[in-house]
Amino acid sequence: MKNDGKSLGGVKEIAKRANVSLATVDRVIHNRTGVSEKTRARIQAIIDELGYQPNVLARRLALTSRGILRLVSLMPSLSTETEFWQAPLEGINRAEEEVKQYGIQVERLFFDQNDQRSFTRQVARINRNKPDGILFAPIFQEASAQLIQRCEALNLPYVLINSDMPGFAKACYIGPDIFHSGYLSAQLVSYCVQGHKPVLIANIAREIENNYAILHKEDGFRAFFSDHRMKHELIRFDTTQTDYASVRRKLQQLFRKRPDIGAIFVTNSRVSLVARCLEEMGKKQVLLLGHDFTKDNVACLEKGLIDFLVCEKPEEQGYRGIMALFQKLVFSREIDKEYLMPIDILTRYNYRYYRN
Amino acid sequence: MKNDGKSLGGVKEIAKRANVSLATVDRVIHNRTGVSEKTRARIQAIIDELGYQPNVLARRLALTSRGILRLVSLMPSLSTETEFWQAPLEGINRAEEEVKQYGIQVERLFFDQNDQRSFTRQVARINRNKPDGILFAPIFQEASAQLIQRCEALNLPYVLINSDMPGFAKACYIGPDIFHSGYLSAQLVSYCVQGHKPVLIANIAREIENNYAILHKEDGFRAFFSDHRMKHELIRFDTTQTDYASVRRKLQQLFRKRPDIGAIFVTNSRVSLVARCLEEMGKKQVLLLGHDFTKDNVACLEKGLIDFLVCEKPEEQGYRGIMALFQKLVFSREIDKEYLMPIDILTRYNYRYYRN
DNA sequence: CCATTTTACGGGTACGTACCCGTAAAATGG
DNA sequence: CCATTTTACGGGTACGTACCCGTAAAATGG
Repeated sequence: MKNDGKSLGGVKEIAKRANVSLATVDRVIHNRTGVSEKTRARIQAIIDELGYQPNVLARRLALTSRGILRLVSLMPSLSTETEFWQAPLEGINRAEEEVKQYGIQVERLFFDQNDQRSFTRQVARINRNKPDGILFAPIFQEASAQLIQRCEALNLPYVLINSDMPGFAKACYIGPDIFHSGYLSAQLVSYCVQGHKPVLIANIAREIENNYAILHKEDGFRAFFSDHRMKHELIRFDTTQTDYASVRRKLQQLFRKRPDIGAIFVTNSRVSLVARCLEEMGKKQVLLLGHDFTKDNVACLEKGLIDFLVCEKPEEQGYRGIMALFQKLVFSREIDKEYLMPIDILTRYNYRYYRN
Repeated sequence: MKNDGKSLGGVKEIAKRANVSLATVDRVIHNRTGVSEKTRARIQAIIDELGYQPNVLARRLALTSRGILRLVSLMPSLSTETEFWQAPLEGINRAEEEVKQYGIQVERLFFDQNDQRSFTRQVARINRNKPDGILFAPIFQEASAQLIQRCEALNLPYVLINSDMPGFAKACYIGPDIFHSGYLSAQLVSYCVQGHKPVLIANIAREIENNYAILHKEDGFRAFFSDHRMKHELIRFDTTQTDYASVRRKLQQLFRKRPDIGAIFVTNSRVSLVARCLEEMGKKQVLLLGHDFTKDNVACLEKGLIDFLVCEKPEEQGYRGIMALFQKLVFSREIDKEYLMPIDILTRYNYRYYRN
């Protein structure tokens, strides 16, 4: 069962072999001054020979006395309309639970997705608070660019989640390859839609024209159809009125003109709105797919009103974002420039095993 | 940046408030004897009040002096034919990498998937070695049942991965819901196959009749078709000769009789064999789906010869299995009776983001 | 009522690392 | 050549927990 006290050869072992104190070994390990070149070489040789790896546990424990590190997260506030953001928040909660033992705190800040000024206000607050690391969702491009530049200037680690910033190669991004997410949705449509019926691309959001995530996803979707020389007509359906009544009215109008639509791709999480419309309109045979594992969407998937949901683990995005900052700050482990999430396909029969 | 030494209130704080020594607090925390009821209650009240959570770091660190814990993994040996098992092994490697700091070792044992005696030989070896925990793949039912019973008798923690054991509710299982994995594949076929063409269920394995995973998956697949009153004819195709030449010969025979087959579902990872056959036979329009993220399969997916791969994160199964044993042994955290893996759908356009 | 056992605690050390604070010995300055 | 600075190290303590080994005080036995 137990191994008799075979000392695993930590700093102590090195010190004994080199005939020096722990402190001297410590100086060598941390490249601190105060060791003669001769001694340093001797100790380094022993370190290499033993293949010494510092004990993570002990290191963290010793560091807890150093003080508390403060992280900040900045993402859209939750509402019934934007339930999606619940998931990243839960990921952040889970991560904080794991790292709070090590003296890490996370302050959660929120902004209104439809109000750029609320975002900049929170950024100003961050500038005052001076945290040790930042995780944020770059919904507003210009303001996000400024925040990134500020982080760079202050040498403050930061992570983007959910959507990246085109033209910011330096930024660390955790989230999907948005273009190929759209591309994949198109593939599913091409497999499942009968004949050459027209396909609807539905953008349902308060802000569309400046919405990089939506536009880029649509690009990917269209790219599949042109790359594969598909003959389906692609119809764009935009609405900036995101209440159910408006969506339904507009959709009914469209279906009167184009009753032959074979599939609808909703470019964000508002797909359950469309599902309800189709149900009321008795158009259940239309293939419907969209994004995100929200409660409403899953209910529609379960009922068979939605055929496919494409998801990119938003909970894990939040979790990984915080963990990356933690690793960076505590262990100086560089953050990956890009961590692309899997693009998961959910149907009525596998969603129950999914972990968002 | 730093928080001035606000002591987080560990055992020391409790001891101070209760006016006892650390040792007494320790006795209360570990439900050890040697504390009067009065003192115990007083200390417990303080523990509750402070919401004391033991510091994981310090706990593990203190426990390293206890000695080394030995885990054993038992799974099929790797071969070009069973590349699948590479993934769980990598998961085990990754887990060991994480826990070896805490004095955990994993001994990896292998058996021949086609030879039950090789399995029992390894079990005998385990019985001699007396490890502290076991992770294994219950390929052979009777022998696995015996191993489970032995573990129960010795009160030895164990975890099954990849496929569960029908009738062993007590066993801790990490892997897919095999029945619904088959069910989901059927759903994909129903979406994608044109008209009412017949569908082939291909079992390609040395041993089929006693292969619970294959049979149960087939059950799930068939269940979808009968639950949804699908009109497709389901044709079963079994071959216990798993070399390419045999598979091809048999498949050609079948296609001569039934040239109208619209889809093929391969119930295990041998789907790339079928892909090659279809390619040579010029039957690229047949929908092909199967299991597992092996190199050959992914290459065929990339080329468009395979339409869908259904995967259940075997790497993560190995990883989680070891971590569960670790948590159980070091922190007495009970192992979940059942941890069902997600059932992931991979196509040509999302596989590159997948983490097996 | 005294000897022995049991109860109920305290002291101390260890796990492996980080870092503060000393201080001889060597180097430097005038 | 002596005073001061720098170099090169050692001693010690802390992080929070686990557990071994003591020992007064209380309980028990005859």
